Amino acid sequence: MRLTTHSEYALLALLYLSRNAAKGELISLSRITEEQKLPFKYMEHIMHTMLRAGLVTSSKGQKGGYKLAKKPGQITVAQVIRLFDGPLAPVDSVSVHFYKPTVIEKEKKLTKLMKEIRDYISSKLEKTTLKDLA
Amino acid sequence: MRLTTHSEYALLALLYLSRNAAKGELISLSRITEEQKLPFKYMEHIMHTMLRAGLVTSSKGQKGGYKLAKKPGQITVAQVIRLFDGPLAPVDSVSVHFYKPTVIEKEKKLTKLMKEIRDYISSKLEKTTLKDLA
DNA sequence: TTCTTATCCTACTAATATAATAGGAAAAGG
DNA sequence: CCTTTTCCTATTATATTAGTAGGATAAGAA
Repeated sequence: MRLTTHSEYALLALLYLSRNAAKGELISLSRITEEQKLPFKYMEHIMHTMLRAGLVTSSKGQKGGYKLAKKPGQITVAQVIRLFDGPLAPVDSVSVHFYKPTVIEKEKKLTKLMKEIRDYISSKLEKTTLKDLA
Repeated sequence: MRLTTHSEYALLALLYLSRNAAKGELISLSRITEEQKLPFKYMEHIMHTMLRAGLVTSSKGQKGGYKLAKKPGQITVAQVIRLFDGPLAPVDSVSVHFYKPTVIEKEKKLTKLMKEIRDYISSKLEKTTLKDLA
């Protein structure tokens, strides 16, 4: 697993929403990007991806913006990273959600090592929610 | 950490050398690539990188080839992966050997989570040697 | 000494991923 | 109906990944 700016920016935006969501209030993207100093146009894509994935909901127009689609305790770091950066596993051949064959598969002990790493990462990221981080 | 074919191929080659090195005998790259079905010309680069890094030694000409520069128990998986794919850490801002600032650094709990993952991966890969895998 | 076999080393290429920006359509509120 | 905001498509620049091509160089065999 290697994080790109997609996941990093997404997590920052989600944490901002988690903290500043006074009961269902919508927060505009410009507010998020100004306070966190993130590129607005780039963030539009990221928010859109999270919208389609059901992590946030949105409304257009004045007073429009975004809010979390679920409680912070129900959104895991794993969901976010899988959405933007794909597999948590170090190689595709040991990935549960994104399996693809690779050359190291015939090396049983090396594969086992990679699976142990995959298991550690996914259990850690699946049990950590926005609530834990905010 | 995400493995590319560089690290995967390198590890396969090193394991082949570990297994088939009858006391200091050199093994040609064509033998390695034929038996493991790896692209020869691509592997030349990989072997060259390992040569410069001191993981293998070589000799040219007939009867030439490669062999491990150290005992299998002294070459760790971490060395190989860092050489080809850089940081073991999931983000550069928590990397010990390849630190670079990133936007998530201000999020203390998220950073701590990433450091825990980094620590697990590096301790695992640093204590695993070719001897353990062969 | 010359031929063969291997590594050594530089250059090049094609495809994909990453990190954005540009510009306008659509909807909601004032 | 005007403004603000999301929605959505297209485009771009750079870097990374996964190779191939071709020749120089060294070592051993003939």
